[in-house]
Amino acid sequence: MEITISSQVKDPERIRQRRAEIVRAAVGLFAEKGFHRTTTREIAQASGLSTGALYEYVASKEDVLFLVCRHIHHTILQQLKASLAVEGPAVQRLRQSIQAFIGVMDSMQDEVLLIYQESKSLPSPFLHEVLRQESEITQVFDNLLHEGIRDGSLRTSPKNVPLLAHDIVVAGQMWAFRRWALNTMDFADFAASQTERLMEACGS
Amino acid sequence: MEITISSQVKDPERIRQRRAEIVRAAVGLFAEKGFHRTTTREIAQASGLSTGALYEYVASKEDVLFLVCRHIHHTILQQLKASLAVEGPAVQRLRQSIQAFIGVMDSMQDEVLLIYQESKSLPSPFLHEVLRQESEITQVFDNLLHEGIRDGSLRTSPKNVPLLAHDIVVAGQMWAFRRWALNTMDFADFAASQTERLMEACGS
DNA sequence: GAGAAGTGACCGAGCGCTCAGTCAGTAAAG
DNA sequence: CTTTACTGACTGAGCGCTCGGTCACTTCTC
Repeated sequence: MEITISSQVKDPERIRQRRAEIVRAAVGLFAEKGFHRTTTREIAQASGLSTGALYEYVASKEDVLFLVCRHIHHTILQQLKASLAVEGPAVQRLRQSIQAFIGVMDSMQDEVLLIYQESKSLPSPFLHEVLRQESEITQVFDNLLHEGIRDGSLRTSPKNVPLLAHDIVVAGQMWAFRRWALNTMDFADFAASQTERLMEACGS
Repeated sequence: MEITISSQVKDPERIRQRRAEIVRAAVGLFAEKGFHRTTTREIAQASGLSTGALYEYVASKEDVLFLVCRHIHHTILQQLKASLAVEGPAVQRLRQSIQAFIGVMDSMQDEVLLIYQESKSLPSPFLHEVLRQESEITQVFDNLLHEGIRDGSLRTSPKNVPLLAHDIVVAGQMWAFRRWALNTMDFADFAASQTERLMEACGS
């Protein structure tokens, strides 16, 4: 069910490396100018390829956007899941994950904004895959919340869990998509305040 | 300091009517296909004008986007401020406004999404004006919170107020920009849950 | 009141240009 | 020699915006 982007090039390792370069270049360009104002020539040049060579690794400009979005979500999810590898009651691991997540949002502001603003330009199957990945992030918190209710460390009803999970994700992401208004605020303050507020909302 | 869009047409009332048509048409098109995939021909046709006539009322495609964004914010602010015209302690008016705001977000899902996804395409002075309008919305809640602290109906510190105001706005807007994930949920449930959670966070 | 002159909103073909994607040819590797 | 990766000039569709022209309506002239 994993979507694969076809390539003219045979060597899988070469594909992996070149596409990593393409994604790295495209993230910068898309974040700066947006998807539509970025040309395929610019992407090619910034990844050290010619126009033609770029099209050996992707079939369309939309493919590039999809690779970018997938990479971003993959990175976020990887870092988020790493933060789960601690012992203790669910409430403690929840706090840990919220802090970790907000930290990731801080380090990936451009990327988060990019997904909010440009994912609409993805062809439908790509968009669905990207939204599925986004759900995976929410699901991490969903699971933690249910665990906390089960082990008694969180006092809230299971029927609140789905929305609470979304609230956590959005509370973290807003540091990225509302930085134009929040940049008067210190990041450490933001992270601490949001974490406390969310933990309380979760019944900690 | 209000930004004015110049027009070749002399009659101000005619400008008002035609631009209202242009905005109405453009909101639909931008929401459906996005700013960049919508052509000026489509905007003209959907507003009952020819390509040339459209350019009697705006100087560029970006002008249309700005008129659209300004109109959306104006509508939101108007409805939000209408909800303030009640008596009682601040805590009660806060609850009223939060509920009203979430209701507006529900009725303007496409429009809210549009601003999130397309405002990036605005030329800098237009973007600043749009962000200023967005701040005005946050400011409504900011003021209410301060009032509530002053009259003793809210138990929270003034230093939390700015972030709380943003949390309220974002908690409402997420109904629009995450509907792909939230549409399994009943709107009434969403509105009730978010209102309770936010009121508690505000120290009610 | 009839005709002439002027006004301003509107029309839409088309200009100038951009840009995603192609393909004939080159280079390198084995 | 064959295969694979790469090159970059080229194509053609599409788009924002323009501009010469039209026409309904108003104002002026006698």
